Amino acid sequence: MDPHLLTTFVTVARRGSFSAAAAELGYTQSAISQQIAALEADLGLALLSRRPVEPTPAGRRLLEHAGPLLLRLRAARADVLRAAAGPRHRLRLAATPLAVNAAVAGRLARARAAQPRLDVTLVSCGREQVGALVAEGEADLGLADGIAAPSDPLRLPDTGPMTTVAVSEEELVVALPAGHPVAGRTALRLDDLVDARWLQTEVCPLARLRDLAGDGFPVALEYRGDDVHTVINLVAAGHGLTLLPASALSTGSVPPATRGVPLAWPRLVHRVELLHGALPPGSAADLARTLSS
Amino acid sequence: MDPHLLTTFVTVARRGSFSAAAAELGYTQSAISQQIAALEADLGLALLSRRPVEPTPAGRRLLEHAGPLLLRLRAARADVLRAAAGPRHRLRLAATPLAVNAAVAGRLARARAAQPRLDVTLVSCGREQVGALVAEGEADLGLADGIAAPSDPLRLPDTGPMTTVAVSEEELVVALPAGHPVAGRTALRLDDLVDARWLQTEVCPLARLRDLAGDGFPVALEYRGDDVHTVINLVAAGHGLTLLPASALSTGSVPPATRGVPLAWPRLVHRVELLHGALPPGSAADLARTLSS
DNA sequence: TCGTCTTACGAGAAGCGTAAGAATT
DNA sequence: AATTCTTACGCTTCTCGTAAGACGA
Repeated sequence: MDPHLLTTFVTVARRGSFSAAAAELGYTQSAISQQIAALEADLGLALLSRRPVEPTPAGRRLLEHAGPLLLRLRAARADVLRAAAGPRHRLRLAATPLAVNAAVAGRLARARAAQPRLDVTLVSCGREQVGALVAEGEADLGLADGIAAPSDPLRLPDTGPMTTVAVSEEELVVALPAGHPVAGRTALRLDDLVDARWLQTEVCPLARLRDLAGDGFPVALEYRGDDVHTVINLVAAGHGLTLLPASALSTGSVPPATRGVPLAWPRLVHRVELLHGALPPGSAADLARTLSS
Repeated sequence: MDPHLLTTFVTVARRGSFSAAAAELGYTQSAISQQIAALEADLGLALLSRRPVEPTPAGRRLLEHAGPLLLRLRAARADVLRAAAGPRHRLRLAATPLAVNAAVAGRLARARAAQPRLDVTLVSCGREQVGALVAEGEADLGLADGIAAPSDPLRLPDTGPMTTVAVSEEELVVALPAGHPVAGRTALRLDDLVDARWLQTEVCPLARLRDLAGDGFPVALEYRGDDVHTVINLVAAGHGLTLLPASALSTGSVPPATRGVPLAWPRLVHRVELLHGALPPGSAADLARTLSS
């Protein structure tokens, strides 16, 4: 179970080809073949079927472990090196788009006012990447958003030893086009909308809603991306409904064709969490304190 | 960051000696020395100070990562092998002593009645070990107990991809000797007892209480072990107070010198959780279903 | 027949043990 | 002086690349 071999295995499985993996990793096909053979011999199992190259059931099982395992390995290495390198002057902050709401932006401004010499790079990324970037030390702090019950933590993929602190919780609204039959209501229940047309987005994954409010929630349109403005326009055009934090619909740039109606049941909030590894005392720790205060 | 070298590093750090680690791992001192040198060269950092052999700050940082990392590696290997080996007929159940309460024992009996061919081995172990045993496939199912707020999950150390299901929640009582000033009360608040003498036990770690009810809770006596009967006798003898699930004090074998007074604040319960990895359909999945029903 | 994976073989690197050296107590 | 870690050196093992072979499409 050498990580080296594991990396090769993951690459071969992803590319579906020994030769493609060889090219990607800078080896010859022969070396890849031998590495896979060594891994299979070590476990005593066939991990890949050849022609076509596809993981066997055992291989699929191993793949589920291999990704997080290799991530943690890189994270450990990066963390040790980073801790030894000492504090950086330019902080990197990885954040999902909706995590940077008014409250967070305000606190960030407060921190920068208190520490004028603080340089910050804000990197926008997807929800799964926040944890990985922080774990690997690519980012000093991470901000992730999601939908959760009040005071409940987000269920973020585990990427290693990491501290998560709640930063903000905010009311959720159902975003719908102005002409929608229920657009005039003052509050909505999710179970009244199980048969409505819904957008499948990263902000509001429908699988999450089915967990919380029962089956249903047919997918009208899937949006792969994380631009809030795009989502709002899709809603306005009647492609489907979605949940958004209230503030996302009250920033002025919203087309008048979109309405937001507060969600009365289930009790859900839009939650933002701050992620970080062990922070050396210094500007990163100060910023973390300000952001979570 | 070869896991091989990581294992050596962990062993050297634990034993505080290259030669002792060599003996434990079956290498020569020379090989250990070379392995540590290779790891340090790879990271470009000194991980151990010599004479005496102690981890440097960077080494301590690495140690925090290495243990969980190696555990996950073993767990992944075991999981893949176990999945490929197919279902076992003898199930192994790892459980902390207090996790096997009347409810759990009853459900286990029910499962065995429904499946007469079900062979079960019940292995008693500590709270940290449950997760490790399940992760490594040494146990098919795990039962862990602990103190938590109602409906809150236990904070168990992360040992890999694992499902945890609540099995039972039960009232907590303050166990105290019959002659104790507050033994006659019908309910107690924890903050009235911050200055009392407390036992430090695995069932009721005082650090946990300080988290929940503020500072205080001086350690009168520390008991390293997990025998409930022993704890009860220590309480009866006036060594200190502790929290126990109500049923542990109503099983008949309790010395009459011990009283249990319900805990009124904070709202805490004794919770038992079932841990398991991905279960192949079969007797293990059936048992898990019965235990958590 | 072509593309792709496997196998054979040799060169180089890596890892371990023996044994001698160095440093600390 | 004794203990313990480090270094030097040779041997073995491992791993990779080249090249030829086998297997399917």
